[in-house]
Amino acid sequence: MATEPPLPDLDRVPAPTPALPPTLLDLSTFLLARIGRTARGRLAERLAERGLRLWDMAVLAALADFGPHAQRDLVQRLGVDPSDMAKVADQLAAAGYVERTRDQVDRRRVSVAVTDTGRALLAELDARARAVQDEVLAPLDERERQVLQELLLRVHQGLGERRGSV
Amino acid sequence: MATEPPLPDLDRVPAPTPALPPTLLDLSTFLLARIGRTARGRLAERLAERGLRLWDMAVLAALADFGPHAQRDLVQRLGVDPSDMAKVADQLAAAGYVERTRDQVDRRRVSVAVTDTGRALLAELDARARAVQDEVLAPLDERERQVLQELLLRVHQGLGERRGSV
DNA sequence: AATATTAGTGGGTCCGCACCCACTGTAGGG
DNA sequence: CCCTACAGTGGGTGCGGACCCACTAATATT
Repeated sequence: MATEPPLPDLDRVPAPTPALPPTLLDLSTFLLARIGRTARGRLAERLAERGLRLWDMAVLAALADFGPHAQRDLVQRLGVDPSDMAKVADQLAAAGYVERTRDQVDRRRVSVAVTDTGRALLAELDARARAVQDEVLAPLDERERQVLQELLLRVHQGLGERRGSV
Repeated sequence: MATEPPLPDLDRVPAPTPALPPTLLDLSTFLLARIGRTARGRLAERLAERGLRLWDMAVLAALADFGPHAQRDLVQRLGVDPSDMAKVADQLAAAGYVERTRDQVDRRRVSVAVTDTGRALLAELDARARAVQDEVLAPLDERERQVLQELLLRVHQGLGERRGSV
């Protein structure tokens, strides 16, 4: 594609493929931030196609993995603001992906459970997430992906997560 | 501090250390997003202590690594909006970290160059970034960090970055 | 019974990031 | 000389995420 020879115009600096500064690329921190943001963005895109956000998936996953939760416990597990959780649960319930029932022993509590539709949805979302993953991790072979996953997991466990987010 | 014995309340679900759903933890995408966000956040914090943002560092790094740029080239290299770049350059110039001079051949262009103060600042910012890195990658030993860095770099190169950000 | 505490909800705010448009000055091509 | 194209700037918008407060209903405490 390069129709013209290099021809270094002396003091024209970047030109063909403007690369990022090595000072940044040397920082794993930076790469993590950047890649993470991309991953998050693409995932969010894919979920948005179904009218959902990352939290919706997180909540469904928590319910599917651990069974019904009092909303309060979901809040704690996922580290979200109670108020925001209420809203998410609200939407999910409206769409029929979860069921909310008043706890009969403590009627303040709302127990949230995933429905069959919800489970099916989660499966689909998971598939989408894996599609994104294939896209992002394209340069790595299967072995390398496993290594990466393992390292990331260890790093993640070491994080004393201060605040929420998913 | 636990004054009472375990006493498994039967259908009380999470309790002690509310873990995240495996469905999510199995996704490298998810881990990347989460860790990346944390890394970014902590880095931003550290830079904020000096009144700077990530972009400021990115610009300084680009200038230090590749020499003076026309602002236009910085925009292209870092994938930022021209308008936003103008603002960043403005602040950096006001603080004396970069120098802006009208290009004499094409007086539309503004050439941006890092000053000595700017270089010194960058060194300090880099140190801060590495401190954050040590914090985040604490669970990994030196070998593993290198592996991670290498994998991340490959992944990053494979990203067909659509839009800006740093 | 009176009071404090807890679960959930419904508003609304603040902030950062990406993005866009209208405008000025300069350059280049007919 | 005129008109188009381009570099840079200033101002402003839209969105999403985190956060917060005031309030109700129910429960626990004394």
